[in-house]
Amino acid sequence: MAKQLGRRPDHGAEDPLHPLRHSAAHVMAGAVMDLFPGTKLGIGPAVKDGFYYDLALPRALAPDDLPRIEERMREVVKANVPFERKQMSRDEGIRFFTEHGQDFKVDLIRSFDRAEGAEDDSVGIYQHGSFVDLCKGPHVQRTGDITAFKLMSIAGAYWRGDETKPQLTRIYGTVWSSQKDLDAYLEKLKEIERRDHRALGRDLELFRIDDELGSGLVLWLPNLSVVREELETWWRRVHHERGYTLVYTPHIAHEKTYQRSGHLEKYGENMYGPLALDEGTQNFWIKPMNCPGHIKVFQSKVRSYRELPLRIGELGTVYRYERGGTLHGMQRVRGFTQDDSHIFCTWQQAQEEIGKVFDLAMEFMRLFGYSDPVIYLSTRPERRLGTDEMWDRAENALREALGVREVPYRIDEGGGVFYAPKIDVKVMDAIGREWQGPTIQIDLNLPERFDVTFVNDRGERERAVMVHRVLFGSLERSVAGLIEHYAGNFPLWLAWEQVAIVPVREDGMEYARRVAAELRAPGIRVHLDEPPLADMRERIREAQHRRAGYILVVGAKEAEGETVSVRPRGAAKGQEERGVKLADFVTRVVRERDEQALPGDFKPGDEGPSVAASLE
RNA sequence: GCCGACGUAGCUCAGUGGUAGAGCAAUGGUUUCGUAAACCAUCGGUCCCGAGUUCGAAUCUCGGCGUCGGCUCCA
Repeated sequence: MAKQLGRRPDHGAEDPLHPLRHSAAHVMAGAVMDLFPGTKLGIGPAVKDGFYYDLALPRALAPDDLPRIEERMREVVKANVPFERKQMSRDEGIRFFTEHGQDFKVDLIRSFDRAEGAEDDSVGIYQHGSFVDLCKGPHVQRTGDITAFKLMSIAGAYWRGDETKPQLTRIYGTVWSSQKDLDAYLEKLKEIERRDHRALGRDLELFRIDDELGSGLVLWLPNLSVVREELETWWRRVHHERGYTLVYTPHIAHEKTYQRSGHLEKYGENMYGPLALDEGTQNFWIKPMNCPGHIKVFQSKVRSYRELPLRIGELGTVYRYERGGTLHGMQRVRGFTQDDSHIFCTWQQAQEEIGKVFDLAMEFMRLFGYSDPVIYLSTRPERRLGTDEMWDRAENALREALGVREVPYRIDEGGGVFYAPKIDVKVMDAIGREWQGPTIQIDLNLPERFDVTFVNDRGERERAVMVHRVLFGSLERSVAGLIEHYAGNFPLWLAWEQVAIVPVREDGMEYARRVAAELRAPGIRVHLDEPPLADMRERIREAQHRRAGYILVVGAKEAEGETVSVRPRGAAKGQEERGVKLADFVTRVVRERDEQALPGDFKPGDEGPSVAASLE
């Protein structure tokens, strides 16, 4: 799997459409300035699939303004004026943009000599028509080269991405080298909308977030609860097979715990609490992470090196306060369950343990039909805890675990968290979007803070290494991902309704009940309407809407021959299989379930333009 | 948290100062029918919440809450 890494297109500066996209940003900014005199320019880069420009406008933009801006852009494109490059000295540039009231550009030029080291004390200027912008380029030759574009949305963005700086209006647009590519891209966006887990969550009765209950808190409705139960059952089995010890830990803990762990200090803003008990003398907090609990389990007695590695796992539910604007369906919530594990081991064992986790992670991704994994090794950030020697050891353990497997990986220099270097696995879903998959970290902080030790073979106390890993991450987020990945059409082993039985008429009920019983015996989830029955076609339609894995139509003919008429989910009109022996069908669904097969209507790796939707 | 838009029945939405609407869903009935929407009827709304303006507010103003698109943050 990992060997396919090279197929992934690389974006950013290598994007051949970069000049086109950046040029479109200029044309848009020019159009806005024509329509809204006094507009101040921020920055307007090319991004994946298009471009944006951050602007300070004299008034707030409404969505109705976008067509007007587009129209003005088309005029500029039609005029087909050239993009011309000029050089100005730094001082000239500052004077020029100051005169034109472009404070942000002045701010940019001033920052150049600090950040990038002024190349030759000059700055690049690009002009088309009367529009002049500070810019390194490159651009397309003429505005007429920009043919297939569309403005997409309006959003707020801070100047230089800094919350304390003024907020500008960001206009997003998309541009392609042909109308055909643009149409394909727009079609892809529609596909994403169709798969949106929030819409499918309503339609298929998967989950609900109730305002009165609290935003960011998920109610798993019965259908999705079936998916979760199956996932959890399988997860537990897999972990038992691999030598994990599964535990349960409390949902709240005394303040002492989070003072010691450092959570209150470093993470307190995201924690719910305090809950004042015993007349306010004792404070408790709701757990935001499972690590302290697992450490306490480890420390429940003196540990010998013979017990190591000790792999402690839990489907642990945690609560974190997230700012209102960041919540998003099931993907970003305030209460969620992590498939968390902490592996306590020696430094000698660390590399092998990490390798085992990595192999398990790959198996996970394969099972669910994710493709093209890319592995990142994130090393020590500037602000960090622990000694360089510890970071060396931890990074080496991760690196060697990957090295032994000859897995290609990329290094994200300085991308680790303050207490740990990590391995991240990113994967592609069925429509080519990148998702954050499993992560593995070596925690360099908590073992010190909690003084986590074991007795080594010389009878001495030795500091334990703590490997922290999640595969799903949060069940909420990853199941939301699965909903979109499968477009609601789950593999049979996870499907809430594996088989729907549709009797032709009420007099077919007796045989229908027998079919249901035969399927339920080996544990297949069967839906069978009870009389009085609606029109048969309507019941078929409803079963399809519920995403039943198979629809069995049974009537007199089937009863006579002990057969069923089978409509697999996703089958085209008139594509049912008639006269299938009941016993054969039972064998078939049981096998498909037990093999955890990907669904027949699952089509991974749809080609097409890439889409800016990196979901983490 | 910030910028902008939005909030009307379970869902999708119409209704811009004068007594709250449609389709789907739900419920009751009729229909017994061979592979993607039968027919009739009924039920259903503190128009997000609070305050204000007005003779009168779903509609205008202010505040709050929530949702959506982003920013920031992140599992």
